Amino acid sequence: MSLVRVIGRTTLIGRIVEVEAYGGQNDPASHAYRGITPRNRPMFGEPGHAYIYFTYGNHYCLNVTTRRAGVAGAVLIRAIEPVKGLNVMKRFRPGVPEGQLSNGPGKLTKALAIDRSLNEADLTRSGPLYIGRARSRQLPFTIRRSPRIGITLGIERLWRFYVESNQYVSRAASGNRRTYR
DNA sequence: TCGAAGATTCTA
DNA sequence: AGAATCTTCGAA
Repeated sequence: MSLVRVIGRTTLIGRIVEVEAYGGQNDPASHAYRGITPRNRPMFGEPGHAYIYFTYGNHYCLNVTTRRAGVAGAVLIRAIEPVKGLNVMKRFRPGVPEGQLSNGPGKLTKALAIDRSLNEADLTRSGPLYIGRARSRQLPFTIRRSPRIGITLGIERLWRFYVESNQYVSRAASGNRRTYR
């Protein structure tokens, strides 16, 4: 799947190569673990919408809500492989080598100029930010899974999924594999 | 109201 | 390995 960012006449596209799943009160690593708060409210909303939060005083992270309204669930987009608009992404990430443009959740939001203004945006339809099927046919690839990164609880769950050997995955790890086409 | 922790990134 | 940086939320 592709993440598409439209800014005026400019369209930026990235192939999603790494994600993590987050649940609700059954998932101690989730923002929604202790119930609804002002920040995590989008996680309890309609599926297919953006949940964007600000963290560590510097970075925005983008999630897609996944469960029906009233049930918390989201997928964190952790990395994308730039497909279109590379030059613009570089402008948003001055001085950064190409391979590190979008290989992390905070990096990709900066490369695509994503911030709180897009919180709760509908990602299922054309707009400033949405997710679509890849335009061109993909070669077969292998998805691996591993524990989620940067959390202290819930590490026993293999809820991180990433494209094997892709340069833009934030970091490698071992896990089971399954091939998709 | 206060303070500790945080789904990170960058530098040394 | 440690700093930067500031919002968020639970506890008091």
